[in-house]
Amino acid sequence: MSIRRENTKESPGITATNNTSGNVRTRIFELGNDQNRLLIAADPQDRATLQPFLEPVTLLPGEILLDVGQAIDYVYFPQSGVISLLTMVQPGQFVETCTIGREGAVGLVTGLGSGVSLSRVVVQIAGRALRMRTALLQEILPKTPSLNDIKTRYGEALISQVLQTLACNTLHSVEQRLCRWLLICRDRTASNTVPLTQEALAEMLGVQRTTVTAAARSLQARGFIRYRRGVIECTDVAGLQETSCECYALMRDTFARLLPYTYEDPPADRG
Amino acid sequence: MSIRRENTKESPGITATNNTSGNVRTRIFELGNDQNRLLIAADPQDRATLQPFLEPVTLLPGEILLDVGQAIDYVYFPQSGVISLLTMVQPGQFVETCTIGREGAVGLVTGLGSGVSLSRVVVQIAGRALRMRTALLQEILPKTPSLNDIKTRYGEALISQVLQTLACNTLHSVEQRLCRWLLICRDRTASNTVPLTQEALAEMLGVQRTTVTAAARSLQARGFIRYRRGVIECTDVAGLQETSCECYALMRDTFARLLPYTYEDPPADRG
DNA sequence: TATTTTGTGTCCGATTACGCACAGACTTGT
DNA sequence: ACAAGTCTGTGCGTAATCGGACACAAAATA
Repeated sequence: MSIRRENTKESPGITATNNTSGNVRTRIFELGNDQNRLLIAADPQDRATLQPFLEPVTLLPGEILLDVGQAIDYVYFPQSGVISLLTMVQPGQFVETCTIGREGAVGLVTGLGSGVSLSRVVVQIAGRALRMRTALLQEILPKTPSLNDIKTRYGEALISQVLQTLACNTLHSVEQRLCRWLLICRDRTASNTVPLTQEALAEMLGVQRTTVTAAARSLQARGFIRYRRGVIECTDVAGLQETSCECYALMRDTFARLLPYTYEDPPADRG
Repeated sequence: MSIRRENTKESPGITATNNTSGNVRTRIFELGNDQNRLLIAADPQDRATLQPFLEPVTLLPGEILLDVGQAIDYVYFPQSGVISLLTMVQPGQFVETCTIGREGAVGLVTGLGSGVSLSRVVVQIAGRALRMRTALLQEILPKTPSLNDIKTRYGEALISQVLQTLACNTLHSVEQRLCRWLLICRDRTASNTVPLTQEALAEMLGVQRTTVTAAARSLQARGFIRYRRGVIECTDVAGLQETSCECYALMRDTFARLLPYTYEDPPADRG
């Protein structure tokens, strides 16, 4: 569960064909140019105001940043990696309601309301984040208009994402939803490599593991993905987009409309 | 589509057993004691500030109060009836993401953000509402702290409801979800009579009409509901609660926690 | 290296829901 | 009273997914 990514040595990669794949986990800790898009979008002045209070932290996969009913002490601004918001149905049973990466933040919206988390917040893919005390941010926000504006718009983007996920989960097949998830994850991480087990994906999608396996097999047979133990690699993004439902495009569009410049196009192919 | 409820005469009711059933549609226009819970929960002073700007309107079933991408000109505070938020998946295909009645408001949260609706907002069950220009409310809110506080907490309650609905739609059977819907609707209207067609319910739940029919039949066979053309009557609430998933209880609890006094218990039996 | 843990492949029957079609019954409007 | 429109009952084949089991392979651990 609590794998120490710092000690993780270079992953083997898929084959020589993809010479940089599999490095994501380590790259995170080597390069410093991953940045949180919300912070980037703020005025340099406002960003400077926050700077001294932002504390860099490492996001370890499986780590529970926050649980249902817990006080939201920190707001997290991911710089890399992927975080899931999970809603509890029964003790032990969860469904992913939202995927958050460097384009967003955790606790920025609900954290400033009642201050109690409605969801379980779990790190899915290792990364780094800047965090800040919620109370502090609440004090500072009125003095940083650009950030306050971003907060409002991000809140709306978040709701929009949840609404679309709701519709998607209600109407679309597991295969479509899996494609959507992979595409979103790819956007979040700017990488075609998704270091997740099918079991983890099944939990997030709220379906059986065997159903994910079947879908993954089918996608691989069509050449859209390639996978091995614990890693899925997107090899044909266009194919994934066609197989996915419109929900992916709708989610992207809404996000781009509400928060332009924060959701950049991922590279066509970068391990 | 646009039925004039004012002209609707007394519905026949189911049998003599339930002497007040079927009156809901007319009762709405006869009695004036239906009130919006959010407004009630506000300070009398703040409520008085709003009063002159609140305009009473009639909610006609099928009426589209707001559509995707439309500017949110008004905030609606329902006093009776039921309103649905629907998310579009394809042109013409929608799923209900949220059910709103007198315990809430339309446009209060997203209306004050970008001002553009993310959902289609449709009247499901006839009723009345007070509405107010969004821009005006935005001006007044800072001067009415109790209302501003309610707005924040209602926003969170709304998100919570959507998250739970997402999980529920993802994991639970149509029968369970139908029960949940009926129970929520019952809370919203304080009535055991749900004046909706199975077709309308199917659309909201995002399933086939025949599937709803099958579920309704089964529930009726067990004595939990009784239905005729266009009307479902809850006859055994305890049975419905047992058949429903935990989501209903979770949703109620969260709402009660965030907005105490606004979500009162519905009567055990009142047509 | 050996052992344990974890992830995947695969099979199976059972169940749920889809998708479509059509008949019949109830309302509404004329 | 009649016609048109709408809602519900029902049947039936098909597809998707569940839910559980077990074998096997790969990785982590000792």
